[in-house]
Amino acid sequence: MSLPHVLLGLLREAPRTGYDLARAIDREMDPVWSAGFSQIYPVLARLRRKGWVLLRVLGPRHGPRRHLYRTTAAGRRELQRWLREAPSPLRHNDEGLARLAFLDALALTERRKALLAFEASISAEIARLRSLPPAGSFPTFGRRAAIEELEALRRFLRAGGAAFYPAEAPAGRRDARKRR
Amino acid sequence: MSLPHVLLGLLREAPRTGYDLARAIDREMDPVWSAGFSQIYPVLARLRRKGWVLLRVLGPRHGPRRHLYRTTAAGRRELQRWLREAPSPLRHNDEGLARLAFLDALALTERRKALLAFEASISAEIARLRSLPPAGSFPTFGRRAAIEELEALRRFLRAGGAAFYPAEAPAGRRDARKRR
DNA sequence: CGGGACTATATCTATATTGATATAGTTTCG
DNA sequence: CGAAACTATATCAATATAGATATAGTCCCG
Repeated sequence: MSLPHVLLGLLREAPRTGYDLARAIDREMDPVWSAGFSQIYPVLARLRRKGWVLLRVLGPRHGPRRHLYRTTAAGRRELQRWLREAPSPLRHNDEGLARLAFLDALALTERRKALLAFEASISAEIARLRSLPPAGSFPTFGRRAAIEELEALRRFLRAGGAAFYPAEAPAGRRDARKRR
Repeated sequence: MSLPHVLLGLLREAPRTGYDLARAIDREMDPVWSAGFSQIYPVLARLRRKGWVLLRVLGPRHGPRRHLYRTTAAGRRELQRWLREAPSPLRHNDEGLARLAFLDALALTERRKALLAFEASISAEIARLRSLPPAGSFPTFGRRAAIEELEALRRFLRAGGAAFYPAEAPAGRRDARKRR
């Protein structure tokens, strides 16, 4: 969808090779974007045809020949146009949330176990993201936003979960002392 | 990815036609999942080959001939297997968050405007989701989770945004009286 | 010097997803 | 009655994404 713009963004400061870009996506864009070589190389060719990046071939100084890409003025303009653009619907299918919608197909015990497992996987992801080496301040801004979303989801599962699946205690019984 | 399981989930209570399923995804799964006919029909055929659903052709009682699908016992088992399954990484590319990561390519005024527009689009989406007619209690559970995520993102943009782009007031100046 | 890790480009397949189009009968409203 | 909206199945093309594979040179460690 907008991999072209992500590449333009990563190239905004310094020229990079395709391999470098793949690594940068892995390291700097971590939860926000991911893409493999098979997507990156064709997109770079497209960016070139559009005149948004320039390619310089480096002789095999060390390693195989390298293709170094840098943005053009038109490329930088395009990046800004994209950033200013009205944000579109931006919804995507979410397998985790879809599971929640059908959880009544499980018996109570199983349902409870599934919710706990979901919660645990979210916690693991949050911990992983927190332990990541910091990227630039703006990429980190995006990453933090993603963490906030995950934390909200975890809170919801913990609090709201109880309302949807009567756990050990039967529904309707409110015991104020039992708040652990 | 898991459209097959979403369809099994929607068929868990009552048999439906392909058209019906498309409508149900639109109405009941709203922010959590979306899919068009071109995905649904082939997947239904696949589910049939796997023995997870049965097809009954209804004569053109009213309208064209209808294909009514219902789950088999194997289909219900498969749905439960999926629900119990260890939740996988479940990350997807997020164009909105990606924009945040490159916001430094805009001048301060533009940057501020872009953040406000992003926030506004999130508010609009929250309002839309809140105004949706209620689905079953579990589908609503999934939808609520999605709303919680959006609200967390909005809070983050409002609070955290200020830290990243010094607005009118220079950074570092904390004025306790100005809390609206 | 050999093996393993790393840098690098590139292609192939499969699947997922979106959006458009074709066809056709039914219902509803004016 | 005619037009528009709705129910319904189905295919096509384009794009997006994931994952595997091929090739090949360099660097570093023991």
